[in-house]
Amino acid sequence: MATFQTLPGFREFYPDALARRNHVFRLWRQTATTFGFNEYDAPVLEPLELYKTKSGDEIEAQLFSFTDKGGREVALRPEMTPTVCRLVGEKANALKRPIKWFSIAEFYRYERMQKGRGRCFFQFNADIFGEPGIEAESELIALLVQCLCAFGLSEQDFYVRLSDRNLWFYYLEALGLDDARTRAMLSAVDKFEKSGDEAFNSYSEQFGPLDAALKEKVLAFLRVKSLPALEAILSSVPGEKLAARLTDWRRLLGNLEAMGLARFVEVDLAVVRGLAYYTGFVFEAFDRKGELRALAGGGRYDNLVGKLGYGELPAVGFAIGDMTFALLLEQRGLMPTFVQAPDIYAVIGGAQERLAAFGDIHALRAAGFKVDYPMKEVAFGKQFKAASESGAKLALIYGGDELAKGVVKIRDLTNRSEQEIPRDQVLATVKDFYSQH
RNA sequence: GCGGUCAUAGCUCAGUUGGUUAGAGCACAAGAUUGUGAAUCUUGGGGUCGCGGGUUCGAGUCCCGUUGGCCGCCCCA
Repeated sequence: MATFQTLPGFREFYPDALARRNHVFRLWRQTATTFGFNEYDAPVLEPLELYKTKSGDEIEAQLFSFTDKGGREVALRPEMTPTVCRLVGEKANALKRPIKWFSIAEFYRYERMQKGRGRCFFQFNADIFGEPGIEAESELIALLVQCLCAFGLSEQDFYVRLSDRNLWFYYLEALGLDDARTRAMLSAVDKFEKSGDEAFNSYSEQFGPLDAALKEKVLAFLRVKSLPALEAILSSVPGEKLAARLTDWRRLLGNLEAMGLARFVEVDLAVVRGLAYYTGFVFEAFDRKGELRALAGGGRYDNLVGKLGYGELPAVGFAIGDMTFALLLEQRGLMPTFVQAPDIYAVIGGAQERLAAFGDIHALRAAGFKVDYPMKEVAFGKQFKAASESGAKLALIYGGDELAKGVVKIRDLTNRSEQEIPRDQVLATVKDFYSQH
């Protein structure tokens, strides 16, 4: 007998798992809507070139890509950013600013599986286009925080690390590094948290031994964890760009504090995010215990829309992945268990009674009640047990005795009380019951 | 792509130095019980022991390979 396995890294959602997934999506969608973001969707399959243009040729190794029957090189989308840039870029002149959009979509990456990472996963993506100032960052970081708080998570559970690639560029420039050295140094900064001093090996190989004074200045900057610390370290470094950038920082943190979100946000220049396309503030959300992969990540990417061939358009965005997020909710006991319970379970005597019951069952369903009944003729005892286990609050009993009298027995399964009601009163009685329960 | 580790029923797991027809609990289903939800009892379905090869009189058990899961590395848009 042939057996078919699920493709490695792919997920199947049985009803209980789908209920949890829907719960997460529902709250994300609701939260984004309260922030005034509009939902969009787009194709799962895109031209391979879209991702090569954005991320370089090496990206293909990480993609589910193939040649379609028309000879087109295509790939399953590994992320939403290039797609949303295209959508916005195509109609940029016609869209009201600021453009605040979000999506909840599935993505595919040809990677090795690990905890919190599969070959397919869902992301909540939110982006703001057309706003060059820190107002966009304020809005998105606030949305990110609320997307997690909506589930009952607090500043005890997660935090957002805020950093700034511009600050690093200006700082390293002030220290005398050219563009190539700056990029190599940022790569080292990105790795430093995990690898320690080894992170600088690649830099040393390219540009010779690392000057001890320079390294110390980089490490000092990397260790900045607060605005006062940042102000202190920059007070001895001249430069108009740094001063202006510091003003942006003060305004951004001021906005977040005014929203009551300061307790979620930590200045942390050790975060630079490897992606070359980020151009300013970058941020990542982590669980406080540090046990899980990043919950979310994002930042400003002012050049990407232009790079894809459209007019220049400033942009900021972030994404939350569903897998790590679900792990966190489960760890904290914040993932509810869902039961698909009917409102009413019909208990049916025999073939005649069944036909009589069908009329009421359909009328109740048409009125919006969830109604279930046994498909086969089974003993009353079994039916009451099934009614109880179904989670329904009410049972409607269609027995020979009742129908002979022109009534239906209605049983409150929560307190086991019963009453007989005329058959034409069933819908009204059920409505009355559920208006009070 | 690399390394470690694991794989027996839908789930959690037993399975002796290699030895008869591979077991238990839970879950599912039927019955005891054709008018009231618990509990109990009885019974049943469900396994090519992940797959393939090797050693052996004999392999769930030992060996090799392979696939898949988990953990770590690389990567993480």
